[in-house]
Amino acid sequence: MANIKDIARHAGVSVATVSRALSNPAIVRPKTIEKIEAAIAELNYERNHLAAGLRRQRSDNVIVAVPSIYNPFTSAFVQGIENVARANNMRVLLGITEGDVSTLNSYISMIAGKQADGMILLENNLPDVVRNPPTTGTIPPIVAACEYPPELDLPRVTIDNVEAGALVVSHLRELGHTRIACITGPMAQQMSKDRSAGYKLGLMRARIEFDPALVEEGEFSLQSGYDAMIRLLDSGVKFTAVACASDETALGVMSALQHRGISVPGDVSVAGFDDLRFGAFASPPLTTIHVPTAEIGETAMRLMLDRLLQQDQTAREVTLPHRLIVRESTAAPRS
Amino acid sequence: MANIKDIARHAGVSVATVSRALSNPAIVRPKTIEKIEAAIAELNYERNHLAAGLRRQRSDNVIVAVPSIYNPFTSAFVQGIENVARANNMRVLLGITEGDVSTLNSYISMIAGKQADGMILLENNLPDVVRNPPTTGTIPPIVAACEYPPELDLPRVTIDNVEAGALVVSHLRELGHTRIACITGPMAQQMSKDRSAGYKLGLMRARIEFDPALVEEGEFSLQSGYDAMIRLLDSGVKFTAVACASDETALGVMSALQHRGISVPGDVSVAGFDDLRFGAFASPPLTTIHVPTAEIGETAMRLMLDRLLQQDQTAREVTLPHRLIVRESTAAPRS
DNA sequence: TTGTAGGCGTTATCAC
DNA sequence: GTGATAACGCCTACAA
Repeated sequence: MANIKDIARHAGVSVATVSRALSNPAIVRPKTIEKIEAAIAELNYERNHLAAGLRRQRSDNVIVAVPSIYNPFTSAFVQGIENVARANNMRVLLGITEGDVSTLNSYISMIAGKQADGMILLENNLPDVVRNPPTTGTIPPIVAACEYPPELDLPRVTIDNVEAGALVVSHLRELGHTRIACITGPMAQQMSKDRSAGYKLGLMRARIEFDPALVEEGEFSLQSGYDAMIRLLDSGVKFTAVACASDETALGVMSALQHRGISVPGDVSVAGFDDLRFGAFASPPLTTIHVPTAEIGETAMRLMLDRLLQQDQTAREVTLPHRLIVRESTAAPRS
Repeated sequence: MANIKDIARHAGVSVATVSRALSNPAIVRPKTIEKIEAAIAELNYERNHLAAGLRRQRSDNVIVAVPSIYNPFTSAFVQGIENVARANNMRVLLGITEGDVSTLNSYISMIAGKQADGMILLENNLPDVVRNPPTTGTIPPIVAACEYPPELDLPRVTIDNVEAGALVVSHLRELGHTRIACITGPMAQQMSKDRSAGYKLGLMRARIEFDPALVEEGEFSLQSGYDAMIRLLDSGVKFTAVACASDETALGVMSALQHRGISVPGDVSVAGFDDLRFGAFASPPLTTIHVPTAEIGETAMRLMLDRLLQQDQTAREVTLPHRLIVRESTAAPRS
């Protein structure tokens, strides 16, 4: 494999000039550039990223930490990150944690090891460096793309999960529902807490009293939505609508209802959250909150670039807009 | 940031010993290791991967090329790769191509640039190096995880899409169907060709004559499945079952049928392909072919490791088993 | 078992 | 504008 020295020799210039031609062509004479380009083409030269990185102390990689990539929500988010990264000559390193904090910590140490320049988090866990920042030394570039305990001030990008949750309830209330159940996400996660808080806020605004019997905890998954609905039905409590913490949950809920011969939205209205494309093609098509997943990823990556390139240390927080999408899974209750 | 020299000084040994303790502890005295570990802990040392990589001429990254990661099929596959990579101290670099060959080629050149050690392909496109191998020089480590023109002999891992396609038809035939429609994937892709070939093979075995009017081309997506079914219905052709090239297609098809008031499986049976988890929770739950997506990814990564570590140059081909999963979207036709 | 020293390929700092 | 050269931090013969 040809290296920069070979190119220099071949083009009759110094290595320094070749390096400049590569990274800052503006400051080298066009004729020289031509010679160099010819040599590069002829010798099939490719710049060694490892050597350049060693010298510059940058890897041009961002590591993206997610518990799993096997769900459309996460993967849309990652795709958004990749788009912006690619456009800025950076690469995305996949860091799947499976919810394990020590795995997450090991990914963080890759930053000190120069395998990555920073980390974007879409995680319920937090790396130790964030919780207990080292007294000495600096904390590595981290951008959060999800809900976090408000006391931590990472640069972050989210949507207003509380307002969005309330919006769902207000929609159901307008249709005439007053017995509105809720299937939450795992309450250990901040996002679930926020969406549930939105549910309660919505009830309050609608002057409906909160009834704990109407709430079941799920895990954002199809199966957990299914199971939670079965529990709710078996408990005998009465309701005419269900607000779900995610579209997957809602799809599982609808499946359970249909298995029990309960019609949606005839007997029970169902609303989701996330706007997965599978929701639009469910039967009936799912009413949901649209979350700009890919844009969240794109914005997170831009925040990372800011942090990396300009020493823009101000912890910025971006809140992206959500919106209600009304489809056929919600309707007025039977009178 | 402390480097290996600092550790050596601190532990009272040479850098060579530290390096050995790090990469091959077996050949250094336990007591020495202790001292070194103490120094590492105290100085908070993290080995510089860039420098190590430069020296070893390896990045420990694999680049995974996919057209998009925004679908459960691809993402399960990537997750499988990441699992095995992580267990072997390698990292996954995401290479999203959006179907663009020049993007794919640019990812390939990252291998020469030492940003990645090899590439795993889940793509309908092929990089130029594969089509026209350079007369001089070697072709980079590539493993294919999808269907390819048979004349190319890359290491690859797949399932038998032809037999799987035939299996669906045989299932429908056993239920009593003879008018079986087919929504294919984009016929430019080898995988679509194979699954369609399976459909025809199945018909042949069942002694059903092939009728081109029963075939519509889709794109593996929900919307394309929906559209294809609408076209089929509007064409007026009669059928009692549909074999779809993917679960997404099938879900789109079911949505179209239900919008037209056609009951599944009462009036028309629908079968998918891939076994996405959304299929199991559809209404009715989708009959499909289970594809071991994550295992395909895992196997592909193992093949890559073989190629990278041992100079195992024999182009191996692995075919993983598929199986039919019968759920409620297929049933005997109305007599 | 451990130490010495050269080199991996690039970029950045000086000179000119 | 261009050239010479010293790092960047590590690994691995080779020597001891």
